[in-house]
Amino acid sequence: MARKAAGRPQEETLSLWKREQALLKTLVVDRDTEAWQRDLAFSGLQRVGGVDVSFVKGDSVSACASLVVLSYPELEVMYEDCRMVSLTAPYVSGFLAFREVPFLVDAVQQLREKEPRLMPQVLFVDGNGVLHHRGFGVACHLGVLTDLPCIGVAKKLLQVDGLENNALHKEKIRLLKGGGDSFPLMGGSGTVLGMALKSHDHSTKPLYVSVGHKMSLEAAVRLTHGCCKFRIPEPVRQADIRSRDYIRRTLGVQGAPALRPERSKKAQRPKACPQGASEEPAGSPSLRAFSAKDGNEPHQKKWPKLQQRIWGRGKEALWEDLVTKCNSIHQGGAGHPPQ
DNA sequence: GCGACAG
DNA sequence: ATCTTGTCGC
Repeated sequence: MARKAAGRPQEETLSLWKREQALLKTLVVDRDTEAWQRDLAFSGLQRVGGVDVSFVKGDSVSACASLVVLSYPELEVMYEDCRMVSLTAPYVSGFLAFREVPFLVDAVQQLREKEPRLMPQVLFVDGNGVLHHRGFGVACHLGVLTDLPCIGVAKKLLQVDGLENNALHKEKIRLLKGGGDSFPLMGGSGTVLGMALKSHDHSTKPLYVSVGHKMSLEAAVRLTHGCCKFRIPEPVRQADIRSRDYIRRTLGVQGAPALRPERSKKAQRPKACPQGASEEPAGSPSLRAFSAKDGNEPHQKKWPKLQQRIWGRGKEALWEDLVTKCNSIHQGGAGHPPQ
């Protein structure tokens, strides 16, 4: 049953979402925090992850959320998790995370509980990081909520803060010589928001890389290039391929029985496949926030407690924290829990 | 009414 | 995001 698309959220909802972004943005770390990130060969890096959400064609609610983990530098799939979910929030440019991130956080949490040894050391996210309307794209959002280093990789330039896909921009793209070449994307404020990267020698369209969390832009661009067999970084590409395959195998057998569900050839076989409950309530709350009363410096040791605050409490308690924190950031009024 | 619009 | 076959090029 193809369900109807959710309409555009109320202005009040968007305003609350903006506040949540402003709150969580204070927790973003935009520098290298891990030793391997500073190493020229990324020695010490063994697992890179990718996430994606694919959709059922005539349906704007049913989707497949996937998390894959690949070995580095071999880029072979060691873990795959695909599960059907029911999206609640509609897609609104600038608020992609509110539509997809709850399910991605769930996937990371599942891995953390069931196969902690396979936890990726960095996550590639389909979408932007700080290259965003309010400097807090989906890659930052997922990074802060999971505490994992994240890299935002977008396929199209998000035209914000003066950035334009105009003739000059196109000319700069044309001048990129070989794979690994890049140029900075400078926002109106003079800040470098991201880099346009030619991900391999024969790629015409660049990738738009920006910092998600716990990683410098330089390392993010270098690693992105190091993970590209094709234009799209392999972790995201595998997550995409596998989530689409999962949808095809799950909903495609309606009128085509007897044929054993086959896996696309582009998908290698993973070692561990926790075929998550193929159909679950999955209507998890779109709100995943916590109050941060200190800065984001000594994160390592405080994280277990923060994590508990994310997962160990009810939605209402989280909302209280959020509203309290937001009111202290801006001078705004009281908020109401989302519908 | 016109242009923009990550996924 | 998704709808879609072949086709041109290396």
